[in-house]
Amino acid sequence: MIQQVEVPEVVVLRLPLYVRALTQLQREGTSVVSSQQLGERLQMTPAQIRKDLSYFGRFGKQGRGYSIEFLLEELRDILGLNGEWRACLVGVGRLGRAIINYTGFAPEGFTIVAALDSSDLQVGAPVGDLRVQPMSDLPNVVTDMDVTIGIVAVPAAEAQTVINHLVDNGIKGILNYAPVAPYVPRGVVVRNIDPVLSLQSMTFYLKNG
Amino acid sequence: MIQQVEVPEVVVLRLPLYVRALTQLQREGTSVVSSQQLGERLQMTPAQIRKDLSYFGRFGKQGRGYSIEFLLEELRDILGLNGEWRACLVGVGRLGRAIINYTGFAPEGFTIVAALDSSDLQVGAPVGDLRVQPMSDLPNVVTDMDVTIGIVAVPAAEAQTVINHLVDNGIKGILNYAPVAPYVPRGVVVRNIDPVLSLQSMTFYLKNG
DNA sequence: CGCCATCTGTTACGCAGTTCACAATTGTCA
DNA sequence: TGACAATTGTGAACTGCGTAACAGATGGCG
Repeated sequence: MIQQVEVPEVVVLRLPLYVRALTQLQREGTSVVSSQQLGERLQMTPAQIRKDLSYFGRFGKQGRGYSIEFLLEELRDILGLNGEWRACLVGVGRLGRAIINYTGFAPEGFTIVAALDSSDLQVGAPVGDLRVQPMSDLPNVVTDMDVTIGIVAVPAAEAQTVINHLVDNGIKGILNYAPVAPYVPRGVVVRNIDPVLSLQSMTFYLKNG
Repeated sequence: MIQQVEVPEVVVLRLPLYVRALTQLQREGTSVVSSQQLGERLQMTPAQIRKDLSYFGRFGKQGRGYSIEFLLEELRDILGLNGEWRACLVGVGRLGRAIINYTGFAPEGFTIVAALDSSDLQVGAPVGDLRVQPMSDLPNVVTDMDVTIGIVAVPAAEAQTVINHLVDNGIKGILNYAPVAPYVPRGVVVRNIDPVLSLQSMTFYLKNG
């Protein structure tokens, strides 16, 4: 895809919000929406929504607004949300087990197809519908099962090692639940899930005004 | 605390990263660090670190760097991380149970002291060391147990209602795990934990370059 | 059929946050 | 003790994102 101007990352981060809001509107039976209306839902200015969308094309009709069905299809296409993304989980402790049993991923097209752990004690144990595999299976998991995303749920001390291992085996996206800021080479995308960091910045505002 | 200039939120969001990196350095036995060294750890420019810190005071020594022990104490104080923060959990489904059993909160001073659920089927059931309370207990939980943070782990459809309820009862901070962008009045701080959104923006980069 | 209300796409502008660059300070070592 | 190397704190310059504003397009309605 040709992107005349590089799309700011903040814009990309907002696109999924649009997808979610539009999906909800669609379920409510709406078929057309203006940037004004969408902005009210999402607590943002109509101008920002229009600007964001304009990075990717012209999806609206002047005087009318946006066809929800059409815009949704376009956004899902831009984000690559049509089709399935396959992930493997590393670390099947309490957190890992919770992630594998989390029902929010599958409906959005994200499937966890393998679970790995470095502990021999865990290997072979059942988690969800899967069985824990040793880390040495990683190359096969990536190639044979078409896995592109690694979900990291190991202790902080092991996280960087595991992430290196994932990257070395061709994983291109990492969803990291460990409380570390991992280093990855260019071309690998990391998203950190870190509730403790969220709380620690929240308290600044709770403490003061 | 007097803040001459309003501190940008992005700066506040970075402070916990500094706390974490400094804590790690301290455990490694280091006692002094320069903005240069810290920047290498965190993959950011030394100038940004110095600028961020300068919003709150002068913590370094020219020619030397920062005393880790001193800076840590200052940052923990700024963020309000000395002392305990008490939270209540709403929603004890699979996700809620995982949250309550998560061992990452307590060491950082965040304690979940109550678990609530709107379902009569859940009320009374044990979760972790707690027993599920009905939502009608919320006023008492907030006042008697000194709870300031609400952790929301209910289905998307119920999230806004629950959040309104929490806010009405005086909760000032909300850690929201539900896949919605909640509305809260000014003065209430929200942090959203939403792995699906993270994945959905990640795929944009996986799909393209 | 023409006018009007509506709403997009885009350009121009302003501001907030990041980076730069340097004066000032500190400790070290000859 | 004096010179030098290191490093902070900060004003200035820069950059990029958000907002405003408007020309242009669209459909409805009289």
